[in-house]
Amino acid sequence: MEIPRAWRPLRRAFFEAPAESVAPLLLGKVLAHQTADGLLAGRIVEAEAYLGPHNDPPDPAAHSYRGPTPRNAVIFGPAGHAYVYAIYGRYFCMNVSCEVEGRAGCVLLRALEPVAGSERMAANRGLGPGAKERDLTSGPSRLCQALGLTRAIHNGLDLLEPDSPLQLFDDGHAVGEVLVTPRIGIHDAIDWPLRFAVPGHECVSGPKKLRDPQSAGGSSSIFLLKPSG
DNA sequence: GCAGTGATTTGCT
DNA sequence: GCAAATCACTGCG
Repeated sequence: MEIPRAWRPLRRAFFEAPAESVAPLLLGKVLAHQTADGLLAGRIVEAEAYLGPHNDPPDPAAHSYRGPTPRNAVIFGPAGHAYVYAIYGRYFCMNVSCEVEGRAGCVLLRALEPVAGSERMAANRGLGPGAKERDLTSGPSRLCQALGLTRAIHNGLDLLEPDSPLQLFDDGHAVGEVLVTPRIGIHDAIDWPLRFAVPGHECVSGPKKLRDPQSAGGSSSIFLLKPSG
């Protein structure tokens, strides 16, 4: 499968904004990896914002918290680039840089709904062709494994450059209400409502109360955001 | 279904 | 030297 003509590239200005504004808008957009063997693509159904040190208060869970280093340089660079880092020795996670060059901020892609190449995603994940979509791309490192994303090859790529093997598109799919919750897997700023997901979607990661608003109980840091506009 | 735990690289202090 | 934006496997209820 090739990139359909109807898929429109996102604009740089879309990402030149605070990560907490960009993250919910990324839901429904398509991440596409063009490989020699064909297209691997998935719709973003879960994302987390990480804020730069300019934010008040600064975000202690962000890799940019202590200022620029060689590792996090991409987050301080221009918007719309891929920040891929290794974690726990065996996995990768992928972010999209936000804000203008010189200011940090990024969005961690946490889950996708497979759109193209799901059989190869299953193979990349070490699963059979009948694997459930949830087992392919539900989790930040699972989606990197499914799409074959690594730090060595993909860190720093411009996601808005037409020749890039890794790009982001708007295919016209509309997302309704957005589930907002605290972020997952961090130990600082655990109450900040910076995780955004499609409510009840099968491919969203995490425990049920962080996937389905009906299961969230009365927690004040878990709520539904109405569609804007 | 849930909690506990091991694997194992990287970058920063 | 250590902590990390994780995952999969195990054992148990």
